[in-house]
Amino acid sequence: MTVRHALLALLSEGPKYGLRLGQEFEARTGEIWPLNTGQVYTTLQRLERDGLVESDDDADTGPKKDFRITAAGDEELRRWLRTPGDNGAPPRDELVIKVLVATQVPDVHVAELIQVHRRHLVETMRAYSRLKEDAGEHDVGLLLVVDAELFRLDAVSRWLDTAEARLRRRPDPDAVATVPARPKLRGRVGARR
Amino acid sequence: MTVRHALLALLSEGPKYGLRLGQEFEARTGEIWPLNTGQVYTTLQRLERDGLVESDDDADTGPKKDFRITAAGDEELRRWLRTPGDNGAPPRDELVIKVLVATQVPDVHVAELIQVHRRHLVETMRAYSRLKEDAGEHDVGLLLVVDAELFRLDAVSRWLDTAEARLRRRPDPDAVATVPARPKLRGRVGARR
DNA sequence: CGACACATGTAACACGTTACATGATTTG
DNA sequence: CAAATCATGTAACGTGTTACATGTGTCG
Repeated sequence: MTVRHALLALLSEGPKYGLRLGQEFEARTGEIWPLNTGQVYTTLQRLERDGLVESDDDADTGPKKDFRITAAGDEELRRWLRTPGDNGAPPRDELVIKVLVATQVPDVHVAELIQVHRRHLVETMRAYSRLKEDAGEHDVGLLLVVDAELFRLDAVSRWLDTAEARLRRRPDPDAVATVPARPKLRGRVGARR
Repeated sequence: MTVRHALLALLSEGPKYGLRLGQEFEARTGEIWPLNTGQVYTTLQRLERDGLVESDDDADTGPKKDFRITAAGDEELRRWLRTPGDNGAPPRDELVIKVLVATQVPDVHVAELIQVHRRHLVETMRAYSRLKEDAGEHDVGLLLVVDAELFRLDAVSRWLDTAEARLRRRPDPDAVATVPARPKLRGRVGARR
């Protein structure tokens, strides 16, 4: 629901039309998170359907059709801003999955695999660092987004280290032949409903 | 494409049926990343359509319909394992977006917002730490997934610090409307085209 | 038998991406 | 005017979620 609410936020500054919203979104994130135009329109449709946004229906079709945020939309926006994301159902991380399942795939050496991915992480981080230097201090959006990426990649990199250590100590984790009876963690971590 | 390839990986150990795949996936991730059963079947259908997986079509419908990985599937699996994720188009981070857009929303104080989210992060990390202690050393999958979450949340937390610092030094370039008597740094947001 | 779990699906939706189609406005 | 660009959409697809429908086996 990130794009949805981001559009609401941009509209809270004043009425704007579709393309403009896309451009401002990308400008705000330093052009690092592109947003395809098509999604802007479909999202605006859903927002209008849900009453969080409105437009002048009388002037049916025209270029630069402005959308306004409604009272309900403003309320929803502020609720979203102060509500922490649901960290109890974290998104599946692709690299973590890769390492986890790789331990069971025949003829795959996890150590080499980790090497490859770590190398790529380092390269990517260098690229972002260069980007940051070139940008300078003036573009706050870009600085913040690049920082976020750098922190994230650093975390992944350090995770790879601990994963390697753990797997070295226990190369063959419990081969789950028959599904073990382990109590399901029914109480999600930090669920905030 | 994470689930898709994870299923391939599980099938590379030998033929299995739908429900079993779901259970093993969850067991492998320490029950922290749930996988709804429906998706297993639809994903298997697409895998079969793409020739990465096959089943006994003659025995049409029966309980425990086994799927096998094909040669093409095995190739695809190994390609996926050694290919780093595309870090050039990183996923949009919800919290980063929140902070970025919040700087422009009227009557929203970013500092307070950051406070709230940091508090929630700390709580979540404590919950995961407790979970880790309770689990002990035996469940490698759970340990690895929880570690990944802890590293990730720590990175987010540290990003919040730097974001706060940056925004303190350069408060809202545009939203100066309500604040009287501050020079407008009309540097315009982003615009790197 | 009837209840219950196991097992396989389908329907409807949200969100995201890519690609394409169509008007409207500007400008050379 | 013609071409480029601005602006609004739609189509098709992949992935993920929730909820429901249906069949099949086992066990008291």
